Amino acid sequence: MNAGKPLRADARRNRDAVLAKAREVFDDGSFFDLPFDDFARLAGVGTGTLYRHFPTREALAEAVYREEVATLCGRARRLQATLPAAEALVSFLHGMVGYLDTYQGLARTLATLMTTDSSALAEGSRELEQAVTDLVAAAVKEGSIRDDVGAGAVMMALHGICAAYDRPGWRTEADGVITLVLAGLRRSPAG
Amino acid sequence: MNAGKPLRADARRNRDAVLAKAREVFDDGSFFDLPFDDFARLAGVGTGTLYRHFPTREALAEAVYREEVATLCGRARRLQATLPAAEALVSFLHGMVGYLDTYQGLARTLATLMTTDSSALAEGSRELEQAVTDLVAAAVKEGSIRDDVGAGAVMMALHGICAAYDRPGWRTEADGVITLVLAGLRRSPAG
DNA sequence: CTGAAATTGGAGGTCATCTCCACTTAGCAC
DNA sequence: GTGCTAAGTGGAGATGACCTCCAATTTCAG
Repeated sequence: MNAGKPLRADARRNRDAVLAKAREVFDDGSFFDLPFDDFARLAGVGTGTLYRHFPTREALAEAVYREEVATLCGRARRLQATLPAAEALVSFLHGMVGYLDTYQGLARTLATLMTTDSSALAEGSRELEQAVTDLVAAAVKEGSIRDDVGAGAVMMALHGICAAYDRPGWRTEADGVITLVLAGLRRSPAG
Repeated sequence: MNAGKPLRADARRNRDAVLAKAREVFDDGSFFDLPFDDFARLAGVGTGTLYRHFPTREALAEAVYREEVATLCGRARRLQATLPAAEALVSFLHGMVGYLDTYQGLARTLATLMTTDSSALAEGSRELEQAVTDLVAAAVKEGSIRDDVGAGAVMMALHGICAAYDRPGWRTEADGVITLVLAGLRRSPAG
């Protein structure tokens, strides 16, 4: 994205200020409620500047969470490299719920990215899906999970977990979903 | 809701016209894209009239799908009355995906209702959740499914299915989610 | 038929999103 | 330092969606 562009000093300063304020606003949960123009004022830049750096609210959200998503993807790769595929999948999915629980805004952000950018899927979202797909594929190849249900179903379940971020008892139910998915993936004796 | 109110003739006429047009617009998938004011014109009523009958877009969507949701809930009760609890649950969940597949708009509507009205949950959504909760509770009581994962997790999975209505290959993945959930719910031999 | 009450409909207020461009500033060449 | 150019800024204002309000209209009981 910003490959051949060594952003000018003031531009970088503004961009960083916006990102810093965005993180702050995410933390008190008001990011998605705040008018985007008001946010620009909060961040101390004009609306034009805000829109040039981040054309949409989702683009900004993605930038804020790019690091977290990258961490998740890295974790997936590390697990896949060091554990049997089935265990890697288990570990990753449970860890993901914990992550979503810690970074409150992340669930809502992912849910938003998954739907609003449905067609031209945002980079972070795509990368995450790839990681899950790889984990599932490895476990299937290893023969430790069933092969008649694709990674898409797992993504859909994760989608549900993200989309339902504001249900009461979210953490418990989210863990329940993961438990069901993992148990369901085990090769069933009855074919 | 409309208990003691025998709506005046013109009022009923308008209300019906709005509902009829709404069904039409749902069928070509443009309901959620169309400006609400434009929809009023399409339906041949003023915006004031539209808003008096249906204060929000979601209220209208709910009215359109009330019948479908009621059918689903009725089906749940019927299944529960005539089949062993476990089979009723299986049949209901698979049937639900088929239903969502047939009534295209329903998935998006449910997804929207589940999130936008999160606090004061819409009637249809609440009724559906109750139906699922009852099915799960019965199966747990019967001893045919595990008791350490609540109905909330199943709802969350359904939420995912609805929220992801526009993924390519939706039907296949949705069936996969149901398969996983059901397989996961079976009492696992390893406790 | 008549009057009161219910209902209509669209003009206009409010608000968030986004664009545009006159001005400012960084960074380079000298 | 000075001057030049292109990159960057920021906020006024266009756009359009949502919703309210009330003068005019319609229904219907008496």
